[in-house]
Amino acid sequence: MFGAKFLALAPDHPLAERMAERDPKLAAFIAECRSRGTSEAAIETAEKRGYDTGLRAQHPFDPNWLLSVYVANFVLMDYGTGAIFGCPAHDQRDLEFANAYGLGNTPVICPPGVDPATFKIAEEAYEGDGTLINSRFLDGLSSAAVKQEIAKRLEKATLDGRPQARRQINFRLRDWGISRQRYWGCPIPIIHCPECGAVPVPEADLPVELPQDVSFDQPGNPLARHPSFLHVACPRCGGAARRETDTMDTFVDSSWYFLRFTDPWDTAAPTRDAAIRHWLPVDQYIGGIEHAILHLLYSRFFTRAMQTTGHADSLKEPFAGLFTQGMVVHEIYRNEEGSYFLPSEVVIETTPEGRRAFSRDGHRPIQIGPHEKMSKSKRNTVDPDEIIASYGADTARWFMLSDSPPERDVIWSEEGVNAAAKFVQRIYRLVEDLASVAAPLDAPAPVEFSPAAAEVRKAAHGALMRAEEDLRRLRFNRAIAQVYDLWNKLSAALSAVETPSVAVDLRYAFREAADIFVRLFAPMMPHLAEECWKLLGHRGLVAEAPWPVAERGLIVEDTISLPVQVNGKKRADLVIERNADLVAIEQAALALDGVRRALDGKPVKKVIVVPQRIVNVVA
RNA sequence: GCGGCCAUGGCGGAAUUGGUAGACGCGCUAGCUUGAGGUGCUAGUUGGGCAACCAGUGGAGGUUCGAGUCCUCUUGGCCGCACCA
Repeated sequence: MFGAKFLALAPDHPLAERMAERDPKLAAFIAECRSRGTSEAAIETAEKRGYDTGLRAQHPFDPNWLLSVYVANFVLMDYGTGAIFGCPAHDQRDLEFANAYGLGNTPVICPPGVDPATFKIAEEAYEGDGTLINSRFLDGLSSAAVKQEIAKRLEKATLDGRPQARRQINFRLRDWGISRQRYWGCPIPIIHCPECGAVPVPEADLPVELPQDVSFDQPGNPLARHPSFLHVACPRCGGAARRETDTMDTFVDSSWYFLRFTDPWDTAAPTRDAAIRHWLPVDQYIGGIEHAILHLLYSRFFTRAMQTTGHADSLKEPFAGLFTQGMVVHEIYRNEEGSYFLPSEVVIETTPEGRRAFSRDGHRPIQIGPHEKMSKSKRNTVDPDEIIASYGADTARWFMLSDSPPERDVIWSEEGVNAAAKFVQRIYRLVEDLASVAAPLDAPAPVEFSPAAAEVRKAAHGALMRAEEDLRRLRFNRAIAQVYDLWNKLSAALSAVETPSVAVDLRYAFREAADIFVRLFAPMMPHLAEECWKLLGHRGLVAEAPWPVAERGLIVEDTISLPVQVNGKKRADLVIERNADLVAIEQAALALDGVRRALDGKPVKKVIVVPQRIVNVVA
């Protein structure tokens, strides 16, 4: 309050505009501020600049203290009153401004533990808390308390018969103009009548639907050229009127459609609280990065607003979880002249030295550029229809899910999708082989399993357990790694089989494992999975089959392998009973060759045993 | 400028949340197989010695028995932003 050196108005401030009418230099300054814009790039480089209007303002606590009123480029009209009380010692922007115009500064908040007598501000404002100094009757108050004190005093003081100040909470919300001059969007149900003004469309006539017979052959909004949509009778006086042709920003619809979807058949009201209570909030919202900022903000705003209007009483937040997925990106191909080439027009050659690209027609060299979001202008696109035609939807989906975690961009590559296609073939062959040795569907479970059969069961149930966890956490690339892993293990187990006579227990294990295997990849490759399901003798759809239940007991082993470190470096593995006590583990670890070699006769200070995890010998 | 996220083999990426770094895949190398065309199989694949071992997760420190993971500083990249007084 007593550190003030100037007042500043936003360039758009009504007072500034009024003064500009009589002051061409001020008008020019305002015009320049506007042309610079307020983008962050402009802000970052913009110096603090101002124009002294010549106007003087009285200090609220001292009628004899006059402050110069500037118009300044760093004051925002949209926030608060569009005018600031400049205190250079304690605000960096004010300080930069004051230093630029030689206005000086007076420190009024002294940081804790600093001597007020020597406290000076030069290039860096002090924006923290502290104790008031140089502030007359406010001296000694804390910076938190002084705000209350100032507000209290100014609320009591009067100016022109009104309180000189009042407390106000400013919300950092901006206005949102929702109208768009476009066809695509919900019509705004208003009719403009020359006599009655803007008249709402009567409820009986709602909803206003967009006409289907529009043409886009001219620029501009086709609704404004559509006679039967445009010309209507005024609902109030019946005279000739015009329908509003602006439509709503599509963000309006996307902000609350999920509320409407809980009860879409209700014609009496937009929402019903019982339905909202049952369905919402949305468990998991998945969208691209473009949804992560604005859509989320608007949806939350709508939810709050609809709570206030009684349309979503029980709902505090719209989404319980938000997941932002990555994009599909592709390399960019250009020749020396700079022309872009489609991936399908390029041949890639891979050698130990690296990858090189050539044009498909003429074999001329092509530069391989960085991976970017697919765009028509850079021609780094692949046609989904062609992919589906040549590889199938399952292969395309499998490749996209397997290559990257879903929140990251996935690099589309011919090699990658080819590898996925090969795996589709390998899956089919493996399932064929499994079907030939698997027990019948209704075969009873054997009482005992041989080590080989137990190994197969362990592989299947282990993969199932891990994949379940991965799917639950949306880590599809890891779930897919489990499928590859199980393929490897089942393939190895099959090649170890003496075909003519497969034991009953092993047949049972293969049946169980094959059924689990198919269901593991069914979410990502549903078509292939149905084919394989049939191959395994099932009648119904795998999509309708229950998810298998993992038997956790199967993957617990009696003996485990513990890594043994000496001074934090791994030296050996200890194979020991799972339930071995700490003393036994310690003794066995110290007896290992690798450990003794690493110790080299040094005395052991301590042995740290983390059960089921690791042993560390400290020497 | 402020705030957030990230950095691991030739590549995409794993790492049980402080406990064996490099799962799984791609690519590459070698061998076998196939030879009517998007092959298949086996082995190898962080670097150095090619065995014991040493070094290693952008860089420099620190905490810890133990650090890719935690802390400090630093470099580079990506993202968001509304000078909010």
